[in-house]
Amino acid sequence: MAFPPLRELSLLHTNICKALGDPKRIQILYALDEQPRNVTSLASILDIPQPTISRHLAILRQSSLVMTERDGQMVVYRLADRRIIDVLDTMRTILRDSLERQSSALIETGDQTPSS
Amino acid sequence: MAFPPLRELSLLHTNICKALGDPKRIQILYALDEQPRNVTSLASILDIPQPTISRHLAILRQSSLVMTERDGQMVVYRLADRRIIDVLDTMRTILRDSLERQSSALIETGDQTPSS
DNA sequence: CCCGTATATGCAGATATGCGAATATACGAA
DNA sequence: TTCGTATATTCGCATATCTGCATATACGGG
Repeated sequence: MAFPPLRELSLLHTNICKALGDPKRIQILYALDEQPRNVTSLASILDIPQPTISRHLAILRQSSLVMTERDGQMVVYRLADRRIIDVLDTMRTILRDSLERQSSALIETGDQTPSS
Repeated sequence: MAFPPLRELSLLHTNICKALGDPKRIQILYALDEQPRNVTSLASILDIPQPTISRHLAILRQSSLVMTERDGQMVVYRLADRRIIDVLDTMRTILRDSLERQSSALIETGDQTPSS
């Protein structure tokens, strides 16, 4: 122990990481990055039942990744910190690069396929 | 659909995000960021049984977050892409900021009573 | 070849997670 | 208050995940 700030910190991380553990929640985050939306809007846009959306939003709220604001009878959700999108984008880059590396390793050619 | 690159991409993300879903795997990543290590070393340093370490490493390997290299009878693991640490650090920052915001919101006067 | 170290894996059980369906709660309008 | 819309929550179940234990496999040394 004592390398980096582990232990308790990594447990806390899980609060965020676990929230990213479901693809639907990632979809929700990207949808909210576009613009704040209410539950019904998210449900219809993502084609996911409202109770399911609500449950995922509850998890994202517990992780403080989203914030809410009442507007009449609807509850508008928005990202609490847009940096979470940077995080997701970086992970996508890591994933893409790793896939490229794998495929080019299979082909054995020393070139890198240009991404369109 | 049609906002950001969702659907299939978010499923792929899960490959990475799921790998971060366990605190022990996060510990492992930070330990490997310090320096490449073999299984036994990780097990002793993190005080986690060897089979458990081995299984977590298998998951991290499937996600291409770590790479292996044989050195005699031991298998040395190292990070495949150090940017995963940047991702984790950013998440820690997000988490820390959010906690700060919450605590100060409790103390300061300019708060809005949410519900109840 | 046999043995000891290092690593991976099979199995079974406990725990957690996600979901559908139904329902409860909050809010605005009349 | 009563109704209708919007959102949250409960229940039960199917599935996934993690772990300990034992064991299998890989490798080097003698």
